[in-house]
Amino acid sequence: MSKKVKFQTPTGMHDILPEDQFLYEKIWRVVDDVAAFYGFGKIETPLVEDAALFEKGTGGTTDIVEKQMYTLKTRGGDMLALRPEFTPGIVRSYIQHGMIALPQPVKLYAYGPLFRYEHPQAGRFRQFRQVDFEVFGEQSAALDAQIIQIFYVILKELKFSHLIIEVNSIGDNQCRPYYKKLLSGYLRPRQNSLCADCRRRIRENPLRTLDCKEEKCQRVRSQAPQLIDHLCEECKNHFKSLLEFLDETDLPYHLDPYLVRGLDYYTKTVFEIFSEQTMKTTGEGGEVVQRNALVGGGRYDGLVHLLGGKDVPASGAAAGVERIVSFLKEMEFAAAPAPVARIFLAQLGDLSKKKSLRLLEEFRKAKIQIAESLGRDSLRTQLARADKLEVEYTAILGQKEVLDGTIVLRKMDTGEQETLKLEKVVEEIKERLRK
RNA sequence: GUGGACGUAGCUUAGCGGUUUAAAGCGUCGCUCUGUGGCAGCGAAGAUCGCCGGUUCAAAUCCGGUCGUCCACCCCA
Repeated sequence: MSKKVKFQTPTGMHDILPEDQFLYEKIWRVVDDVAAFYGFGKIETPLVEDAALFEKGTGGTTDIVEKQMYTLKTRGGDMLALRPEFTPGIVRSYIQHGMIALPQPVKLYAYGPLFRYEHPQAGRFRQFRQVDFEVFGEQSAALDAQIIQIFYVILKELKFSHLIIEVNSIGDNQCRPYYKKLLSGYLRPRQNSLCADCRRRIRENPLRTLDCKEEKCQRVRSQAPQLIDHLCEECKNHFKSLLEFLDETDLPYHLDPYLVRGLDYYTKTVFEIFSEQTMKTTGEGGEVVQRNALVGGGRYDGLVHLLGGKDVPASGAAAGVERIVSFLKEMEFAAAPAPVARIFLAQLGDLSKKKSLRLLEEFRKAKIQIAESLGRDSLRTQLARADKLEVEYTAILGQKEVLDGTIVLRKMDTGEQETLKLEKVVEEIKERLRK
C-alpha cells in the first residue's frame, strides 16, 4: 500500500470557504455598482499571458518580474506567465481589439486572481485578488482624480473609516532622468550615512531611497532635492491640476513628496490609499495598528506605446481584495448573513419522501427558500436540524398527511401546529412569511 | 532571498525536564425519546502527535533536516 499523502493548498494560497464567500460577494457587488455609475466596462483577460508582456510592460528590473513571476513553458514551446498584475494584460487587450477606435476615454475595470511568488506574510499571498480600474486615452488629471475618487468611494461603501490618500508626482521622461541624476549626485557623497539597502539603491533605483523607513536614511532624505521642485513645466501643471481636482471633490488627501512606486511604467501621478485600523492580535490580547496599503496606482502615459500601441495616455489603480477582506473581518457588522431558509420540510416514510421532491419544486417555483433533510428518516432529527437552521416554520409531511392530502405546519418558536390542505400550503406559507 | 515564533482529532487546546490504551471542550453521528426540536444523560466515530532521520532499552516530548503556517525585513495590493 502506498503511503498516505496529505495534500494541502500550495504555499501562500487559500481556499475561500462558504462561510467567507459573503465578504467577497459584498465587495464585488459594491465594485460593480460603482463601476456602472462611473461608466466603466468590465473586462476579463486571461490569467496567463505571454511572459514578455510583463517583462516589457511591468518592467524587467522590477522585483515583480525579476523574482516573483510564475512562468511556464507550454508544450508548444511558448513562454507564458501567470499574471502578476492586471495593467499589462488590459493594455494588451486595448491594443489588440483596436479600442483606440472607440470614443475616448475608454474606461475598463476588472477583478480576479493574480500570482506572485513571494514569501507570504500579513496581507501578502502568492495567489491574491485585486480590483483594478483603468482609463485610456485621456491625459487630463481629472481622470486621475476620478480613479482616486472611485477607490475612495468603494472603500467608503464598504464602511471603511480612517482612510488616508497619499499623492505625489514622479515626473515623466522629460524631468525624471534629470532628477534621478541630481538625487544620486546628492546621495553618493552621503552614502556612509545610509543603510545597506539604500547604498545599493543609489545605483539601481535612487528614487526608492525616498521611501526607506530607516531613520538615518530619512534624515539624509530630508535635505535631499525634492522631486516636485524639479518637475518639468508640463508635469508641474498636471500635478497642480490634480490637486485642484482633488480639492474640488473633498477627498482627504496628503501630498507625500516621498511616495514612489515600484513599477517602471508610472509617470506623473502616483497615489496610495491606506486604512489605519487597530486590529486585535491573537497573542496576549494586545492591539496593533495596521497600516497596509489597500490601493495603489498612478498614471502610465508611456505604456500603451511601449507595448506596441499608439501613444495613448492612461491612468489606473488596483486594490488588494484580501487586505480589504481582512479589515472587513475585523469589523463587527461583517458577521455572516442571517440564515437563508425560513422554512423546513420534514418528511416521514417513503411515500411522503417521494411527495416531498415534488413539493420542494413547488416551493422553488414560488421562490421560497426551503431546507430539508431527505437523508434522515426520524422526525426528531429532522426537527433538530430545523432548529439548528433557525427556521420559522417546519412543514411536516407524514404518511397520514399524504393520504389525507394535508400537511402539518409547526411554528418553531411557540410549537403550535395546524393542519393545512396540501395544495394550499405554498400559498399559505408565502402569505405568512410576508409578515 | 534573510531573520524569528509555531505545527497534537474537523475546530480550540492540554500533555512536551522521555516510560503501557495521547486527554478535554466545541462540532459531527447515534441512543435514552419507534410521528415532534431547543435542555439533559449516555455512547460512538475521529490523531500512525506535519514529514524524514538521529540520540535512547524507550520519543508527541531531546537533537538535526525538511515541508507548512504566522510574523518581520525586502517588495508590494
